[in-house]
Amino acid sequence: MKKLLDQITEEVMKAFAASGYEEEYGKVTLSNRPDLCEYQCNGSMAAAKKYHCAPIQIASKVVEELEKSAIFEEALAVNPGFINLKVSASFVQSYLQAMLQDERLGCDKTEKPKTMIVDYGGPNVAKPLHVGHLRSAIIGESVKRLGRFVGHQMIGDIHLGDWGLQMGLIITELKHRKPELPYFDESFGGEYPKEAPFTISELEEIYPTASARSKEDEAYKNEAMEATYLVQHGHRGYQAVLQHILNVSVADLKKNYASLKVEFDLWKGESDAQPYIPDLVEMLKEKGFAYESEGALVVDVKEDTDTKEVPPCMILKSDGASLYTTTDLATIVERMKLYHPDDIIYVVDKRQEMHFVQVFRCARKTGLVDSETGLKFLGFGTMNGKDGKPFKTREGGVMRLEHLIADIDEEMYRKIVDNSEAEIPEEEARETAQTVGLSAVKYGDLSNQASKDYVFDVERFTSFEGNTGPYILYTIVRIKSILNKYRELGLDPESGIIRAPENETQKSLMLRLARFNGAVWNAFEELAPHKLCAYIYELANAFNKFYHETKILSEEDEEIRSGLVAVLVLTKRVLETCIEILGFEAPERM
RNA sequence: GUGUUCGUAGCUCAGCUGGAUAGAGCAACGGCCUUCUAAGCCGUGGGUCGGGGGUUCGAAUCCCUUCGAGCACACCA
Repeated sequence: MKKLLDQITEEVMKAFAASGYEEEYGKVTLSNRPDLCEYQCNGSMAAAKKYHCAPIQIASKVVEELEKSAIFEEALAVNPGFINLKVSASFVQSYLQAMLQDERLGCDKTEKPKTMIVDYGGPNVAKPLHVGHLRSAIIGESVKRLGRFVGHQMIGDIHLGDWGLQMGLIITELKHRKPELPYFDESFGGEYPKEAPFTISELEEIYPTASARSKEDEAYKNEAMEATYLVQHGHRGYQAVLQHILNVSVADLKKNYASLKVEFDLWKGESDAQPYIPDLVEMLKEKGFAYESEGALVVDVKEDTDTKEVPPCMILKSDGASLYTTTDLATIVERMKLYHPDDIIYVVDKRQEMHFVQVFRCARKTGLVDSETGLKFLGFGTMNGKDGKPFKTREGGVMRLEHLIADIDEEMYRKIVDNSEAEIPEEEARETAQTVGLSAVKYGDLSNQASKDYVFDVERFTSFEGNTGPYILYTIVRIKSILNKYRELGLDPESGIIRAPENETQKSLMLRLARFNGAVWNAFEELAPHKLCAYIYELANAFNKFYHETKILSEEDEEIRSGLVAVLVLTKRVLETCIEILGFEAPERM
């Protein structure tokens, strides 16, 4: 379905053309004066310059044309040259009825589906998820779902941090603790055990211990570096340990991400890119992109338009080892080869922007991607505590994600038990607490612009008032409750037909519903989930006002009542579709 | 130092491809539940849009400048 705004714009453009002006001036926007009109066109003011006459004259002439249109109930020319528009009731009615009958609620899929890889998550193996991983997961998941909803093929890749010294450290520590294991027996030729020699909690303890020790113990550190080298160069026993580390860690990560409703299509890691490095380096040298500088191998990525010095992109360190940049470039090679993406979207901490500028430029310059391939950096800001500084536990340590979620759920559970009118069984209350808690965390994050730092205030998020996830859920739950009662009367909520709005409150709700497709597309095109949040908040507000003013079940006229129910059904579907895109869901009651 | 992002109500944030009276939420205060979930609705108070210039009929929005904050600046990831 064509967007409401586009239909209106088209109509106004026609009117400009019919009045003898260029139609580009007919661009319509949402009104910023809702007391005066629903939509507005400011084009007459711009056109006045070109046509050398008073804007109000142009506006008046265009309005004469607009008055012939069935779309508008009112079109006014106002000084100095605004065109104020009100949409006709019947137009809104038929638009919503079409939405109601459409499975996709009037939101068309793209005509040119692309393949896009979303690189998000980025946890390190053998380390627990902490709050720093939260934003990437939440934003990335929602971008992926947004793209999928508008019809693109979205591939979510977790991009594990599974390469480097950390692996050597773990292997070394394990060797010290359990030297008798076959992995450390160089003469062992049989099959290694299938069972991992550690649990996830042991693993999570081993790594920090080893890391701390390596900082004090030079010999230990060398041992770890040796182990790192060996595991990366085919040591059989060490690779078996590495596989165990990965398996145990990934199983735990899957569990944790599942509780966040975050799902990855690919569980690739930095290690998967390593096989592509030798050829990549060879190619860079051969084609003359890479040269030696201060002992390291680098590629220049400066551009004339730079306002500052952009350091060259380093491919190999002076000791010949590869780096973060190398791995990222190799990952691009791998992705192009295996998935041929049209776009790769990196959902990463914004502090890494310079690094990605280098990687992107290098990839483009050296032909790893062609000019058509989009490399997009979606940098997000830091999640701060109430004090405005990076989020920490009360003791000042890094907050584990599990603990943060558990705190929120606990607080939520308390609220549900306190607030609920009905007696909710313990089990359901716990489950609902999780559902609502997740909405609080996700909406709290997504409703802010991704690129900005934001304050994660547990108290505010758990107070559940105002512009919050729980407010949205509460709105949906209210609708569900009415619909259930309606069904109890033996009636089918799905059979209603949308009626024309009877008052301003109804119309305002209906106009907001009609903006659904626009809101989704806008959020996707700008990779801005917060715009979808703003939309559903407005929609929920409009609904709650309507809810308060309109008695639905007690409406005596059956036709009117079923028409109102149809609006409820549509509102519910729109809200549910939006929160599904944002990555959370609503309970049955709360 | 260079670059970059940002500075909007007491607090947390929208708005920024220029438009009419700068919007929400929280906090404060005042109303509204014998009737579909009051986690709601309605209302009141609260703003030199960091400061100063400029462009424009018109600037929170664009340009310059200045102050303040965060972040990044090749052998970590």
